[in-house]
Amino acid sequence: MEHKVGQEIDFAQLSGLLGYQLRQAQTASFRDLAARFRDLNVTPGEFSLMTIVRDNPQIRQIDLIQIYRLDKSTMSVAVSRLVRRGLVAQQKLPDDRRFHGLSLTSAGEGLLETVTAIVDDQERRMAEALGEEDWETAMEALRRIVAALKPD
Amino acid sequence: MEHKVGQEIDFAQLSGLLGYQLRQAQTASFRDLAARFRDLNVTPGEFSLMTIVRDNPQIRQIDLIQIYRLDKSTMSVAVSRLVRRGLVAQQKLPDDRRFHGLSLTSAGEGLLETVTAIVDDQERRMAEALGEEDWETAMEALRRIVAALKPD
DNA sequence: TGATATAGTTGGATCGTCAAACTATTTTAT
DNA sequence: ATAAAATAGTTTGACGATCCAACTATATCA
Repeated sequence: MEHKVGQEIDFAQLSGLLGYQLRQAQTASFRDLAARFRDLNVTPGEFSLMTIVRDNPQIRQIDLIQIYRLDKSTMSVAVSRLVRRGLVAQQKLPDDRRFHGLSLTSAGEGLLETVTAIVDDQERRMAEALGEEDWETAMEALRRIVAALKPD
Repeated sequence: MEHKVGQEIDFAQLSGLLGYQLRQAQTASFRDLAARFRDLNVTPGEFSLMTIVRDNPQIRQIDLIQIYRLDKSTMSVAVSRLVRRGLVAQQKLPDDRRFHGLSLTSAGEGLLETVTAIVDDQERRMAEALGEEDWETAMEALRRIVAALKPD
């Protein structure tokens, strides 16, 4: 027996909300990446973390939590997972042994290369769907949203 | 002792990615809402779920999982939480007792009104930050991203 | 030197997510 | 008409992401 409800969902209230479309687009991006990353056993968040570590050797967790606005315990656990898998190394900084300088291992660098190719492919598909002008507008709009909602 | 790393993080690789800006904007929106919702004991995802239920009385979980592309177990748990808190009611449909028609209770409707006001305020702040023209462009861009990344 | 501040870890809680195994109900095929 | 297959939903188990509070280790300040 066919139920008709499935064809006539009323989205009117939600689909006009920027926040809703933002979430739909972001989860679409995440799910697409997660599916393509599956065999690599890495998450989109880990890609981003590893990229920052690669580009900022000896970066400290305290810097990362300011970037991502996460609790230090959240970052500690995320970093530990990467360390446990041999992708990131932690080293106490000699001038202040409270800090742990982070760096990618060569395994981490290798994995990041593979993952970056997948990310770049998704970026290419999104850019194609938007066209250059709207891509620029969208990038700027997203930055302005972040700035408008920043606490303090 | 001042560490300089905090002031000179190299974001170059990430900040040019649409997916990254998308995530930054979405988490900014979520965090802003989560903070303002805190005392109401409700999450942004629950707002969205309750809105769809309000606008589609007797909607079934199977319809919701097609909308959100979630596993049925995820939806079952999310709905159960709302039911347990007395915000949503489940009723077996007489014509096919496998289906549970969902509806908002009056407590659910009351809460949703309060929450909607908070959401609308965030929408207003974002719209102000973008201006009408860029708001339109951004909305359309987000819809095209979803379409471009849809699986199948 | 003792108090305070800072970086990071650990443990406990909740949410979001999936997959697999299950129950209840309905439809289909023999 | 009944057995098999399909469908809606629940339960359980796993993991990632997130927070908060309590803790350890290290450094600074008074």
